[in-house]
Amino acid sequence: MNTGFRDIKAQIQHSILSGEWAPGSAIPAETELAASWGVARATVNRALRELAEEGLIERKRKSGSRVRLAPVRQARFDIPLVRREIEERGFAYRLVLVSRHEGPAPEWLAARLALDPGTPVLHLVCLHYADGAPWQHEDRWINLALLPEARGVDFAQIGPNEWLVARVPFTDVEIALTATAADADMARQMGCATGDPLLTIERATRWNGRPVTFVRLAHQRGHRMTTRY
Amino acid sequence: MNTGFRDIKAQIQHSILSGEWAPGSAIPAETELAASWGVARATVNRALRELAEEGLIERKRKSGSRVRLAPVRQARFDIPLVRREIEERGFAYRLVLVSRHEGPAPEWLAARLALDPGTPVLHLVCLHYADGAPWQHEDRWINLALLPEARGVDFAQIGPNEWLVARVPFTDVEIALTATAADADMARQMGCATGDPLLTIERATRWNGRPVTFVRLAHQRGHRMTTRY
DNA sequence: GAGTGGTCTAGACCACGCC
DNA sequence: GCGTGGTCTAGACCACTCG
Repeated sequence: MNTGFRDIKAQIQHSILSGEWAPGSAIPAETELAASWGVARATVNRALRELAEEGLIERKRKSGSRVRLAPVRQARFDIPLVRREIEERGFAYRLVLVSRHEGPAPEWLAARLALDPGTPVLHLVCLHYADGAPWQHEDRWINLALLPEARGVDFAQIGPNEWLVARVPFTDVEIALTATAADADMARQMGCATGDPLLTIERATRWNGRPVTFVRLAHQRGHRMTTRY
Repeated sequence: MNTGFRDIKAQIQHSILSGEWAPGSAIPAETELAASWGVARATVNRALRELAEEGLIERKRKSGSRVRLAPVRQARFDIPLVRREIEERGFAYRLVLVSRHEGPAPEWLAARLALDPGTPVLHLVCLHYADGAPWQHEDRWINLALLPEARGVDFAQIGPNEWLVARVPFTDVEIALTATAADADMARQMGCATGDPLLTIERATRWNGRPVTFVRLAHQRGHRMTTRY
């Protein structure tokens, strides 16, 4: 029996899940646990730190660690590049640039991102195909005040997403998942029926507080985002 | 300048995002980095370990650390207890048990969970209200072969989710997010229109490989799951 | 003030995976 | 083999926060 931090973590987890350590109750201090298992405090620390990251316990200085009353369940989803996602599933990827317009940011976008009114933006609509079938609809806005070089890019060749992740750093990202109904335009482009439910990812990206880009990625009906742990 | 592991992590992250360290290129070994910053190797190790967890770099023994070619973007979402979620938003929570049936697992469920045909299951449908408005629709199946004590529980008093997380350990969870259209029953119960797009979480839970429960949580139309980093 | 977690250090041993 | 990351140790100092 090697008593690595994984074993310690597993034992603590078991004590909690089995109900031996009730929700809300205090967990012995790191020094005590270290002594009782005959390991260094750093080892116990790592086990407890990871359990805290996973939402199973809460830690505070002075008052110690406690079992969370309502364990926060978390799920981590990968949000891959569309092209990669499609190719990994063995489909042929094709990108179509549906529209491209330049102009001042519309009011809702300025409000959504806290952009100065009249900021020049680039609006792109793309379709990502998998084996000839529409897979994802990308509705993208790029802040030209921050990224004027986007004007010179041929987004029929490289997806906006791909171009951005390859060359633009960002500091803050805000992601929202929603279910939206396909409107007439969307339905025509995606080859689905008007009103069909589409799993949609909204993402706002900032760099040092300044908005970089805002995008809505609508997936074909029936799409599933999955994860396990 | 304190050169904690956070500073180190930030500096490495900057070197990568700024393009100084190109995707696919090797990162200096931990010992080198530790020497160049004048810190212990453990400090560099923690910085690199976290960057690897976040998907920005890849690490292998002997060959060292490299900048990932295609950085895997991940998003972590909290999946709270409904009651908690509703109460935290300042609404009054109310639970309604819509239906409760016991019987052998239907074919699709047995196939979905790899259950033996004929396994007894408990089927529950609940509605979770926030301030009198339907917030979430819960369609739950519980494996009675594993959890016979569920027969005696009054699920009009405690939500199945709440009861389960409080007393059942599990080892594997599989989560899928989808957008579904409300059927007539769902629309009536949720007070929305038939065909409305609903953000739905599907979750299958196992304990040592044996299926514990399967649930579909459909959120009211317009619901957003959000996160930031 | 005092207890607890947060972090760092210097050194050590090990396991994996190229060569 | 041997270099690299993975982990552990024993000790230390600090920061937060409760009483």
